[in-house]
Amino acid sequence: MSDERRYDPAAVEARWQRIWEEERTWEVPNPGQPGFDPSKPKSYVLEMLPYPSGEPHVGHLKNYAIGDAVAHFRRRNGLQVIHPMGYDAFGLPAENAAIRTGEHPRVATFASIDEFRRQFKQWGISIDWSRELATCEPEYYRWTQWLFLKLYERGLAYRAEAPVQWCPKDATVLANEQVIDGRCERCGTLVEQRRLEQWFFRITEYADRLLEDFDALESWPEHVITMQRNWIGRSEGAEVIFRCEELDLDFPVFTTRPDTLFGATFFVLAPEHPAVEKLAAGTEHEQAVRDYVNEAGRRSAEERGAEDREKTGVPLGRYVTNPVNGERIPMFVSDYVLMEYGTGAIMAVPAHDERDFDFARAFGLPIRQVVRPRDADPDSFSPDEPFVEHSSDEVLMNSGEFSGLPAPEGKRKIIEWLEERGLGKATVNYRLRDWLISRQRYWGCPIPIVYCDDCGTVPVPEDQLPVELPDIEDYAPKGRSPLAAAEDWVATTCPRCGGAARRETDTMDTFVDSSWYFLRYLDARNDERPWARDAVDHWMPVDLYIGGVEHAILHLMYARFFTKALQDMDLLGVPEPFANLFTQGMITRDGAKMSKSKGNTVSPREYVERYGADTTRTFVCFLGPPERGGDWKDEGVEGVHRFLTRLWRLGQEVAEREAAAVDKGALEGDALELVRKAHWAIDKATRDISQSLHLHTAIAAVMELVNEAYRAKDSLYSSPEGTGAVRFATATAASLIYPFAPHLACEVYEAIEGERLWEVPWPKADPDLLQREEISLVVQVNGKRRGEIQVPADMPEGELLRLAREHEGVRRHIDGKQVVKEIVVPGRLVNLVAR
RNA sequence: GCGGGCGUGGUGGAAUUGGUAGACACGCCGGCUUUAGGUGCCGGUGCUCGUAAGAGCGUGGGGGUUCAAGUCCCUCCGCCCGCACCA
Repeated sequence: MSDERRYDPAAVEARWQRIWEEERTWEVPNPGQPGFDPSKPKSYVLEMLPYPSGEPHVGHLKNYAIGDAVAHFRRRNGLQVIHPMGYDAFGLPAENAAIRTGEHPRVATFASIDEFRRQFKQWGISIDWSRELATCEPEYYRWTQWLFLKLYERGLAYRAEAPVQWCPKDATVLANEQVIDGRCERCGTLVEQRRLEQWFFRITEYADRLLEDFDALESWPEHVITMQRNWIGRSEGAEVIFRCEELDLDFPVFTTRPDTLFGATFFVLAPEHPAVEKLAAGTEHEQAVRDYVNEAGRRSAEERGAEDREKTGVPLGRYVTNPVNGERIPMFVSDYVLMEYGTGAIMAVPAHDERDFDFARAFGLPIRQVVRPRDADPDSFSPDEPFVEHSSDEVLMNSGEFSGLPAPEGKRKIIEWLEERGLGKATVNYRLRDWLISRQRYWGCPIPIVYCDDCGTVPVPEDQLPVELPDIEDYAPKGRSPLAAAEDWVATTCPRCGGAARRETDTMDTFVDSSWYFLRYLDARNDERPWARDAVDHWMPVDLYIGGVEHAILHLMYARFFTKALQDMDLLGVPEPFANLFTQGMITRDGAKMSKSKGNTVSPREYVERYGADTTRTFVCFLGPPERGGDWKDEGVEGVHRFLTRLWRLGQEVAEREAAAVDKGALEGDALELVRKAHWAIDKATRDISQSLHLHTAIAAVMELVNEAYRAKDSLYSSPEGTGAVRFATATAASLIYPFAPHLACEVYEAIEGERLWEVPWPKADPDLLQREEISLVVQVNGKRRGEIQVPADMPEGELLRLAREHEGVRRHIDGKQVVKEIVVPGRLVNLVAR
């Protein structure tokens, strides 16, 4: 084959990319703008925005290849698709590099952004670049600050002193969500507890709605919903007040088991509980308590929660009164009680709680059964393990007037009893904490707040936004924000009284930046408002959101919270940002996770340069079901490249041959079979892409079509009708592979049909050609396959059975036996049961 | 410990939801093309026995339901991911 006809991905891809760029093919107008077509239904296809660091990796490639396939598919199915791109550009990696090199984080960040953009364009991803944004640009973070002020106005942003998690390596506080097993989510360093005054977003106010609105989602992976549910950790129960008479102190506790109140035999406080010192003061246990609390403070969360750890603790020498029976029960301090959950104190019911049971065992405390199975004997029911069942099959015992009640009813009645006497009430408790957004770091969005000696905490007025991040000399954190050193910037005037004031020097968690970017895309150049309401009303919600599972809790929950808060402010009309979520699996190499330290990373750039973007993109989609991972193998890339090259050659061949138009009534033989195969592939690819996003089987269908065309082409080329069939098969294959390999597809299709594929509607399978006149039917005897018969598709059952019995392989197995049952599965098989 | 997912050839993975297990691809084997290597094209490739026709076995193990099970039920084993003293 001559050189000019050889498949040259670099040339083909450059050609189409230039056309798309020059013609701004993927830009879509907003309602009211020129060219907007109100007749087309919209579709918002979005992939999680990248953090630009160095250059894109295979995870990015997979993410955007999947999203782009969907975007292309939907466009050609008549939808108006918005498919934007941006950069999550504030963050620690750039800042840490700045500390080492002294170069402004902006420089490295924008260098990375340029590289990401360059490669995305080289991949041929169909992005509306007119909506591009970077969260570190003042034009963007101005509105992040504006949204902060809106939350502040509503009381959803507040400043409070609280025990917080401090990462000593990154020298900043972290949100609860960013601490995993007591370690910093980013760098793995053990976190420390500190008491600091910090800014929080009141996400807990939305806990119930974050749970309820899962119903409003069309399709989210069940496990992501479960993870968020667990994270929010809603539990219903009661707050019960235990009183320490000696010191005149009330100790509320949270319990999900008010039905077991009569079984409380002791009481435990967390070591961090503020009353511990006071309680122990002056008792014989004072020193022991102090030692225990100090030791607990030194222990990491990881150690504390270690599995199978023996329960430890010390008595306080004080007593509280159980409100339901007036019993005085002893108080203890133990680190199995967590200050962060509930009230930091618990009533201990060893008979019905695993942990309390262990503690009672270790300290020789009484264990009293108060719940038993309905039919168990009250006098002899004493299991040697905690009995934790509490359905209506269980009843209360040893519980005064409540004895004999079914557990759920007992629960209700005891709460009522407490409420009547002001000793407790029904409550709901959550594991979710408010979102701590302050960060003592430089490369983030400044918090638009000023502190004035006279006026206190004053929000920066909207017309003074953005509060721009100043340039500084030294980025190194020193336990306070590096911004604190920028004296000229910190010193300001109070917007309220005009007096001297100081700026807030912390910056926001970068998750704030990414909690609303999907809204800014919709009106990215608006310099009067964060977005115009009609633009957002038209495009929202995101119809398909694609990204990694690692964001199942953090980003996705924060973005949901923002959306709900914005809806409440009437800035937005939808309760949920992402109607459908697709989480892609991670790509491994030779079975192992890719990591820089192992040196087994794949650089998409190398493959794009060697095989072309089309091959590389198609390969990542062909790896396997996209929700699962996939293993990168160089041989696999070559396989896909071979396939695309075959399609290319087929295109060259049919383009230069004379072909007759396909007339489905006149087709026969191989030509008919090939055209049928094409329609089969249309049907299969369409279903796979639109229903299950099983892109790998859609690609496999196109491969089958191309293989079939290759097998048949040499004989078909002998007539114009046959050539027409090959030509149709080739054009169809190009059309179907377009979402994955758009450049090659366009080139091949143009050569054959003279049209631009993105302007050609997605093909429709002809139902007549999906039906076959003759089918092969499996014949079984006793469920074992004994042969196959070719029969007309509409052959009646009796005839089928007759043919089946005549089949030689069948006869061999039924001779001398009696057929006792005959099963015909239309279009599939015949099974004869012989005895 | 709790919750979720998964287990199919040498490998990645298919299987229209109870109806031909192994599509497609990699790898491997053979043939053709080529001066040769590579490329390309065609064919073969689950395992066992058999020259073959064919037969038996086969979807982590065991048991069950069914004319029929990768698919449904019970049970056991293994791997992965979340959560993990949350009262």
